[in-house]
Amino acid sequence: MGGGTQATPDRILDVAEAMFAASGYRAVSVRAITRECGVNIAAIHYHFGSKEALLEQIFAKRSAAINNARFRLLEACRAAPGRPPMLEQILEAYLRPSLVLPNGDAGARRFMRLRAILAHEHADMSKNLISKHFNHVSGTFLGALMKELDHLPAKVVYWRFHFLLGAQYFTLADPGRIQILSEGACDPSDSDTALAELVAFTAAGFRAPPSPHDALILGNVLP
Amino acid sequence: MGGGTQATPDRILDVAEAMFAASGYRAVSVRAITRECGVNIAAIHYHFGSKEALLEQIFAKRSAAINNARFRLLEACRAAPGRPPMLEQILEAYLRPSLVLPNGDAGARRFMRLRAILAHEHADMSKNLISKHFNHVSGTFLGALMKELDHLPAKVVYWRFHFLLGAQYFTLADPGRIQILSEGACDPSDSDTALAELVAFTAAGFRAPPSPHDALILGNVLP
DNA sequence: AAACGTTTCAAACAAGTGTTTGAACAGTGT
DNA sequence: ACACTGTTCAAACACTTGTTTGAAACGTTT
Repeated sequence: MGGGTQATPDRILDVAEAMFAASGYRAVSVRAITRECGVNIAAIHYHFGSKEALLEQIFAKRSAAINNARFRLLEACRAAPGRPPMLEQILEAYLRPSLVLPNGDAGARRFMRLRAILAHEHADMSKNLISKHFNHVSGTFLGALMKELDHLPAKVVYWRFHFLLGAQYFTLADPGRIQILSEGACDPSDSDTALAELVAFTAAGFRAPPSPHDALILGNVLP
Repeated sequence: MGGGTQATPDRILDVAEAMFAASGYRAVSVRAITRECGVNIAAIHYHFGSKEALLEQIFAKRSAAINNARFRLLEACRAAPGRPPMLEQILEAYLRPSLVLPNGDAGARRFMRLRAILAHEHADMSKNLISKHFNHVSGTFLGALMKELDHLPAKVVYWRFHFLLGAQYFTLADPGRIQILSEGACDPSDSDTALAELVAFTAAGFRAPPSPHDALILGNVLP
């Protein structure tokens, strides 16, 4: 990996991932990708078979690396159980590999942004891809969280993990909303700050006592 | 509003909103919309001018209703300050109009899902639309939150509002992830539960003490 | 040098995109 | 009856989409 020249298929994978992450899957045509690579239009179909197969290759290549890092960090948590607080450790183990660039490579972050965009843009296609590549790691971390929060009903933990995913995706996709609202004070591409803030926020959210339905009070105000 | 027949432009607005919310903006063609409406292809350009202008009309029509409801609910909070806890009241005032169907109309929820999808699919276009229609209400609620959390640095409140937006969008867009992970136990289209869980989670997140950067501990574990 | 499988290329394919056009239609007021 | 308005329609516009094709160029091996 790194600089220099790379074989045509690898270069296509790289360029396509970058363009998909920047503009979405539908918006980027095979012509735009091959033009950017300086290769012929037919190259994508020769090397990968189709535009969709190219996307699947990107998923296969990236998700393994990210999930391996997550498992390694989760092991590191268990190796030092005395280091408080465990909930924050688990959350950081899950979030860090997707948010912070490994080895200065922008790859993982870029891919996770692509994943976030695809989840919204192409729901049916991405549902299969994400299930295939992320069900295992998500299930493992859900188990770890439930063990740590065994006083909570499983349903509540699922909901809170769902909110965690939403906050993570929104940070990775970075639609620019927080920059506008904070007038530039906050920037999701500041990975270290984003990670620290997200861990603190979600840890507190997971620790919240389970709320009964009738805790909502404004329901009868609207006409 | 309601059942029965409606004028052609209104019907186009309605059908287009539903189709955009279901599949995204790019994926739905003007031909598909007009076919679904049973009108001629030229109808969209005659009544609205362009496909993009149609989208803007949808935004203009919906955002006013949602934001009015939010302001009304925020006023209701202030009218009864003794009713604890105020933070949950503010959050519910912000979230309820987007999550729970008003008057049994699926409209607001559908539109907010469209907004969530558009934010990811068509970042540049939606940034302007969302700024135009939602900066005011977001700013007002940010102010209310900061007043309630005046012990926190403004930056931290911005970050946490950003996470709130992410969790909200993810719930509205409903990419199906939580159903898979929870094996059907949780469903974002169960609005009341989603609202109650989201308010409880984010309220706890906002109440978290500000975390120093060095609270992260796993940074040196990765190779 | 000849033959090989692999890779690249320009060109075309069929289908779909947003948009425009000019004629036909409806309804109302004079 | 006519003219004037707002609306609908089939057809075409110029363009882009993903994909396929068959010939040319390549580097190896025999």
